[in-house]
Amino acid sequence: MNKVRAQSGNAARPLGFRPLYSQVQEMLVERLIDGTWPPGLHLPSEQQLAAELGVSQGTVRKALDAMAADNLLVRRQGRGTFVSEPEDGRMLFQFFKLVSDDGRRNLPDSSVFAMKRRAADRDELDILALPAKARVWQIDRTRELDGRTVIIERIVLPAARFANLNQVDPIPNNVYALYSQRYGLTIARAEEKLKAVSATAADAKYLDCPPGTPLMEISRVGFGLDGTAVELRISRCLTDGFHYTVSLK
Amino acid sequence: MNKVRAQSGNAARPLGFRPLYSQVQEMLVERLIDGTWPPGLHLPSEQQLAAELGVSQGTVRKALDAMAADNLLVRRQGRGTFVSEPEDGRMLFQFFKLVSDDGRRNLPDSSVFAMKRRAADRDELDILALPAKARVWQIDRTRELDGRTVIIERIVLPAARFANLNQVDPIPNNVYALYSQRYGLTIARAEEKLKAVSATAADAKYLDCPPGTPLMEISRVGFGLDGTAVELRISRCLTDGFHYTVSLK
DNA sequence: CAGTGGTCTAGACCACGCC
DNA sequence: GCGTGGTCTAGACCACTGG
Repeated sequence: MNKVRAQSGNAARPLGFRPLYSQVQEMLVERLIDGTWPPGLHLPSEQQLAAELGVSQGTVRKALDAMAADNLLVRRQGRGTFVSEPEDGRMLFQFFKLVSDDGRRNLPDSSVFAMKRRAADRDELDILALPAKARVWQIDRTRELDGRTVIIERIVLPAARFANLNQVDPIPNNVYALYSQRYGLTIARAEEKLKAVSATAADAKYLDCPPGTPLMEISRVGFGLDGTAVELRISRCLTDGFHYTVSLK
Repeated sequence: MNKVRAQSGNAARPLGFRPLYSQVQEMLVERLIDGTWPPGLHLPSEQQLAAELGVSQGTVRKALDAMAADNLLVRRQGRGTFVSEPEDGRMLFQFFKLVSDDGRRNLPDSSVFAMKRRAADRDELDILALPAKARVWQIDRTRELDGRTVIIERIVLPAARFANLNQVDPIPNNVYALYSQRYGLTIARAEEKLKAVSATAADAKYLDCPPGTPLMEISRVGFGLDGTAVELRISRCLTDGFHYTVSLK
């Protein structure tokens, strides 16, 4: 039931051709977006999905493999296919690229020191694709690695998508788990822009460094499963003893 | 001829199992390493390779797809499969992540201001996996974007793998094309470590900025097709008007 | 039109995890 | 032993490119 075949039975129309597995993938991602398949779910076997969708197992497999490559699913031979959870150890470092110079990877602890609801500024309206006069939450926090405060960051969220965020106390360290569990929003992808900047007086106070110390400023935009921008985050980081790591291939 | 079947005909031995397509991929990568398939080559069709290797077309396809995903090959429907060339526009930005704040991507021009052959220091011996007392080439150059000098960088290469490098004059802007054409070395992958640092007096002179200006320091190790470290590069970059861009997924 | 990679199918068998 | 995903095969057909 619910067959996919948008192509079959039509006269030849090479224009706008779209592979079946791609259509299947879109349908399955929709189930993640609308919450039909929540994080952690053990999904039906390939054979069952193939039967349900009226396509071959190979086609379902190609869609599932692509979603697994995007870290939306986790496949485990002998067990099954599962919806990724933001608490998974693997996921935690997917978006956190700061590493100790000696190679140890640790997630930093966080302390929120300010939070408020306010009108979005022009850049924020633009980046988050919000309507004029939209309001946002602003969360300011510091983060510690190895007992030392090395990051000061500001998170900006559209108030419309994060109702009653002020009732969440405390704001957890892993905010992506919060977005997922409380608001059903999964951060699937992010873009970061890195610059070297000087510590302001405020930075210097929180990071316990002289004003003017070089900091790495990381501006991140996080995108949801549907491709819309969900979170804007600006982090300013000390990088003595730590570095930002990138793999190019 | 030249069949692959390392598995077939053996008694069951689940330990050390290795998929056929993976063995095929290894054999094909070897042809890139040893120069049998040089950059730009139009390689045999999937059917021909399948026949040659004694496997099915689907197995060859999986190996070729994996190599294309690693940017070692370029596949074009209707035309064929080609060995990637470092001159390709796509390849040029694979390893260059600095972008104008307005989104324009340009490759910088380069000016070499110093070059010498010397003994490698301890870190270099370690990173490049060189024997004790190995010698290296050191190339110092500046790079310009939009007519402004924004990068000062040092490239360190094992002298043993880059014979007579001093006879190359001038050192071209795209050194990866030089490595490929003159030495048959393809940079297939790189790891970068980013830090925020202060401009030294020397940096300040070349970059025309005050000493102490925050710079982004990028330490890159480039790896060849065989997985060995080929190049060490340290770039120090101004980031006003430019940023380093990263996509996380 | 011929040749190539891309899609889709159907089925067999294998490695793995769990009971 | 059973169910899962993973591999491998064989073959049909489609979309794209170039001559």
